[in-house]
Amino acid sequence: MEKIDYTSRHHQIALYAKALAHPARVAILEFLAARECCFFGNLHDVLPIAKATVSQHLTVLKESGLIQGEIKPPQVRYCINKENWDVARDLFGVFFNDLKKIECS
Amino acid sequence: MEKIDYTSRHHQIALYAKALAHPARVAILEFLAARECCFFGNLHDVLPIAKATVSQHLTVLKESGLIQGEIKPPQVRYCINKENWDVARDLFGVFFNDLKKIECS
DNA sequence: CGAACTGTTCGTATATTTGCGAACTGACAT
DNA sequence: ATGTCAGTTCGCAAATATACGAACAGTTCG
Repeated sequence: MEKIDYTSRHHQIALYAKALAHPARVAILEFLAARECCFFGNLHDVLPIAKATVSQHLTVLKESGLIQGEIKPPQVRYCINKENWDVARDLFGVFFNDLKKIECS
Repeated sequence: MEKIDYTSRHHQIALYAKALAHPARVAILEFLAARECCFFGNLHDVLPIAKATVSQHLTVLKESGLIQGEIKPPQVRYCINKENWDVARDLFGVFFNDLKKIECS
C-alpha cells in the first residue's frame, strides 16, 4: 500500500476547521453572520475575554480568510468574507455529505 | 451590551472543528468514509506518519465521537460513528447556511 | 512456553495556542 | 501639543498539540 501525501483539500479543510476550533471564534462568526458587519467594540462588549484576546482571535479568523476587517477611523469594522465562507461551506458540505457506505457490523 | 457565555453549541462546533483541524485526521476520516471500516494497519500503511502518531490521531477522533474502534484480535477495526457524524454535519450545515444578510458595503 | 504480529502507551522534545496586562499606534478633537 | 478613544502589538506564562522511538500488552501460532 502506498503512502499518500495530504492533499491541498485536506490542508484547506484542516485550516478552516482550525479557525472554528475555539468557542470564541465560533461565537464571533455567529455574531458577525447574524447582524451585519460590526465593530471591534461590539464584539469585545459581548465576549467574556480581554480585548487583546479578542484581537488575537480576530487575527486568526482574518488569516483563515473567513472574515475581513476594514479600518473606519477610529474604529475597525469586521465582516464575513462571503467568498471564502462559501468555499468553506462547500468543503465541509462535500466532506460530510459524500459518505456512501458506512454501515459497520 | 451584555457579555455572553459561549453556548453548548459553540463548544460542540469548536470540538468537532478541533477534530478536523489536522490534515492527518481529515485524511483518516476521508479514508474511513470511502472504504468501509478498516484496520489500523491500513491507515498506517497509507499515512506518512509513525504508527504512534497515527494512534494518537485516532484517539483524538475517538474522543471527538466521530469514529469508533472495535477490537478484532489481533487487529483493531475503525469506522465512522454515523450518529455523531450526522450531528456534526447538521451543526456545520446550520452554521454555514443560516447566513442571511452579510452584504457589507 | 516462546516468537510473531498488531496496536497502544510512555517519555520526551518542540511548537503552537490561549490568555492577559501593559505599552503602543493612529486618528481626531480640544 | 495634549488628551482621548479604538484597537493592535508586545512580552510573558501556562496549557495543549504534534511527533517520534522505544517499550509494553494482548492474541495467536508453532
